[in-house]
Amino acid sequence: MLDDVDRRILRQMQAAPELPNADLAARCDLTPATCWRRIEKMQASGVLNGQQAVIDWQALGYAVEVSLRITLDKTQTRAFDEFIEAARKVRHVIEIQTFLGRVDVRLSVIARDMPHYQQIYRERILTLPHIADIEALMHVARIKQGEALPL
Amino acid sequence: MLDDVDRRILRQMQAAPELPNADLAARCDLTPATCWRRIEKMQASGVLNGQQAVIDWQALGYAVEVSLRITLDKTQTRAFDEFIEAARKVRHVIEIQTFLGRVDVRLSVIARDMPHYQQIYRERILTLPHIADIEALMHVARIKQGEALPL
DNA sequence: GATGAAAAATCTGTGAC
DNA sequence: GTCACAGATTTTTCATC
Repeated sequence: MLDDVDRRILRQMQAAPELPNADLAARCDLTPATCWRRIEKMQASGVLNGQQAVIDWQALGYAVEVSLRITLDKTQTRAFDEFIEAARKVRHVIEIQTFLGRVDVRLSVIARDMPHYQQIYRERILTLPHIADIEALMHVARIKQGEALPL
Repeated sequence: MLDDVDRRILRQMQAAPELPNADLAARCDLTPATCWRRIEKMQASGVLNGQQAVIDWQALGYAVEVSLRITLDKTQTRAFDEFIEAARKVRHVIEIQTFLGRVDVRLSVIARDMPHYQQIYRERILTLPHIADIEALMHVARIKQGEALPL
């Protein structure tokens, strides 16, 4: 379903995402047309989901990032869905992951500074439905994020 | 440092990252040239760090994702740096975050299936230096990731 | 069914206003 | 901030393997 040529393209796209198609093709030892067609096929099959703008929160003035691990009160059937739905709407929640096990959900929350974070936490997070337990970790740095991957 | 026009551009870039500059400008009620210059300025100031290709691991055949919380043995001064440096080199580690508090590091690891994960865990993760404690959570879904942000 | 070459349509980035 | 243009790039088409 995915051959070596495709893998080569993906690898190069990760290494240099903004490269024009012609240059990308050159690095993969392909002609621009072939390279382009491969990319289209991968997009059609869902392996590639386009590009995403990388925004630096720190430079934008968001100095604080906190990772919250949340356990839900699952005595109510719809607890999970209701919580996720509500959490999605909180603008300062930039990441939601769900898990199997003792912890149900992890949220990443950004804020301008600590007072701002406290405000978001009290008004936006603690008011989310069905929370049984929360544990917070203050974020220091994001060292690696989707760069070099096993291809 | 960043006015409403810039915010509007960033918001649109997140909503539709692949849009040509001209269309992006139209959605922000700007002329293409103005929009372009704003983007350049934001790139220069470090707010915008280009684009990143979004690859779907599941479609690529990586069915398993595990989140590992690691506490380090900090009795040795260089423990932290040595651990991070070693972890960066592991290809199946797709994310590394560091924290302030009881837990030091969080890693996201992907694998083709559970046997493959077990192999990576034993050979690539447990062999990392200075680990005092590990806790693993099996990932179910990534529901939100850098889409709608507070701008 | 996939490739390569080349032409047509489109976009970017610059310079003048 | 706007307008227009030259150069570069993407995307199609067509012949080929």
